[in-house]
Amino acid sequence: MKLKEFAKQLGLSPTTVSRALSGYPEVSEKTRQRVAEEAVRLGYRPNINAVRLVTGRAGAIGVVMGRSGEFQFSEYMSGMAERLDSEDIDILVSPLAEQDGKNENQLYSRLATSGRVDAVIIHSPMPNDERIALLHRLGMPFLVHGRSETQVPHAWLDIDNEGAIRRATSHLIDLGHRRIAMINGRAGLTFSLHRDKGYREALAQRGIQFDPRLVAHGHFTDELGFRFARSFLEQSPRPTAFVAGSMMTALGIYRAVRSRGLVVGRDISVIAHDDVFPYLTADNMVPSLSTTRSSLRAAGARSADLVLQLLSGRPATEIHELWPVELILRESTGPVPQPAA
Amino acid sequence: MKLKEFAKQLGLSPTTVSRALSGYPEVSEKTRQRVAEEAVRLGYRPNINAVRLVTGRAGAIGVVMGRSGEFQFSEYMSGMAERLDSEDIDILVSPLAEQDGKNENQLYSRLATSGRVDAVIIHSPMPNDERIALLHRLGMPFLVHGRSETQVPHAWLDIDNEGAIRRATSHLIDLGHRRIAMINGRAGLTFSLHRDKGYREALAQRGIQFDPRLVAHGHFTDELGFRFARSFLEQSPRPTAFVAGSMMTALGIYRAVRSRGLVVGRDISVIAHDDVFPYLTADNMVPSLSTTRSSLRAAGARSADLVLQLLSGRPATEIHELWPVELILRESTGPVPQPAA
DNA sequence: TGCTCCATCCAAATCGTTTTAAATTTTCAC
DNA sequence: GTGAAAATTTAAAACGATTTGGATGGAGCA
Repeated sequence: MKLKEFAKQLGLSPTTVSRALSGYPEVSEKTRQRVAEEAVRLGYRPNINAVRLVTGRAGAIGVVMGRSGEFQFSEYMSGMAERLDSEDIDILVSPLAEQDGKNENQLYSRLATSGRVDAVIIHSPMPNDERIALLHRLGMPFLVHGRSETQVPHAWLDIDNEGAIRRATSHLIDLGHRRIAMINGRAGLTFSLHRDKGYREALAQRGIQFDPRLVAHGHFTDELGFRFARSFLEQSPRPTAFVAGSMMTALGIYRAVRSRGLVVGRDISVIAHDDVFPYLTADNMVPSLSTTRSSLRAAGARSADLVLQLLSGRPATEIHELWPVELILRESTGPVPQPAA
Repeated sequence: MKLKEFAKQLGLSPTTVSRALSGYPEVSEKTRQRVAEEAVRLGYRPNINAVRLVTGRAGAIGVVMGRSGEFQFSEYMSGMAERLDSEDIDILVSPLAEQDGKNENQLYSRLATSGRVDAVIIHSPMPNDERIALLHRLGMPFLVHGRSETQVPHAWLDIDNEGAIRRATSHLIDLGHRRIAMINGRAGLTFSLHRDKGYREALAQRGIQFDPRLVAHGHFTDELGFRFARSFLEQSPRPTAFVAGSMMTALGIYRAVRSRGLVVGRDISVIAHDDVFPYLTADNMVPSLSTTRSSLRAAGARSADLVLQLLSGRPATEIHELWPVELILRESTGPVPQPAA
């Protein structure tokens, strides 16, 4: 069913019908109503590609999906979908086929110049991220999920990683812990740096010497969590508490602690960051896990919203949003154990 | 830069240029070469939306992304991307915003009738899957990743879940195990049923009584693996071996086994299915994990390929592909321990 | 040279919308 | 009842490609 045919059935011109459906003010409310109803009844829907051609809009937002598996895209994208549901906008994903950094730039480049998307979302940025410079240069609107320190102006949405980890660490210090290990995300990423900073600040505030042997960086996996925790626990004196970058990492830490015959929450305290997944909840862990919490899903929804604002003309330099992070105490944190008398 | 302008610069007509770029035979090789080179040099790229309008093709494949997190979309999609890289085809994801089943049908419906995609891929099908009937009715080409028992003709790519689990279970029986627990995927999904079948067949072949108390169904998470394993291990006599549906589940099982003071590979044998993720490898687990292995990434690549075949006219009824699954023995499987003398 | 036949190349129609600029109808004060 | 202003509606021109049906020019042959 084409517009022309549909309009004829209604006894109107294509123009009026098009306007009615797009909600323009030039068409009377009565007509608008009628057109809307008939469209549903007769099943008329504008050909999306014709619309795209004539308006010059792609009607899609691009997301490049890394392979590391550390970032839970499904959760974030569900959030985006929630917001985009009412709009007529798609999510286009470009999975990174290879790890190669140059390929990645090429991928962004192609995405930006292909006309397939109206905007792009960048994840896991670095302080000086090439992608930001690239997209800016190409004039493609984009939102950074996270932050960067580049001079290039960019819209961003980030959570307060620094504050979250500072508070978590401070809390552990309050509980009497002095040797606090930190298993952070991949080195070089902005959020890892922010977390490092929060950690060090908390230590510094209380006059505790920073010990680089207590900090590790890497992917957010159970496996790495286990390995790092395992090796930290072999130190003497060993750490009495862990700050972890993710729920996966925490699982690995739990495993490592148990494998040493120790008990989480009594011998070893653990706080991890929780992105809130439906299938892995801090409350259900044994013992339940103290967390710094911020919903990735909510971030996805808000990201979509901000991108829409960006597309409707709000300047990127105005779009900066920093979300506070909750600290939720559960069973995995407790006072530092007294050394065997 | 538009086609018209580009053609003028070359001193050719738009027709010839278009044909040259699309590789039609009516244009001489020399001209084709020249056009291709100049296109790169001058940066001419056909407007994708104009192409879409005039050809009627959307140039995209739709994937509906569930929220369960059990299915590793990034890995599968990377595979797809690998194959689609050379084609000019996008991947459109529609994350499921809610869990509601009716909403899901609506989502597929909208996707199919919106003209945004040329084909759809269905994941985690059930034996009698509504989505298959729906897409068939709507005349939207689709590939099922997995299988269904519906009469509706459909193209599919699946791995031999039944055979894989049958072999895994048989192997455990060969090692002397008699009480073998099975932690399977969500109840009702075809692949879970196939795995159940393989498990029961293996038992039946050796005259071992099937015990429903040794089988559990659920999402592929560490957490559920832990819980199920934990409760199985409380039985008396307890199982001496586990067959698990995923690597995550296996992690949970390892945890549960350790928490009972038992040792994987000696007291308890474990075999799990491995979809081959870059960040969680069976070899790196401690002890290394015996697996039934099939690369999800490869499945993604092949899926894309099959969809392209479907789109170029190959009948869906011809596209049925069943992949064998490797059984790889590592340290987590061993002979059944002798009962304490 | 004249003719046919290929290999190339081209003009114009088409895809299904949105939108500009203009025409028509309605409303309302006098 | 008239005329101007306001409210509706419309015809036709984009948008930027692909593709149909012809046109053109040169090679091959007598």
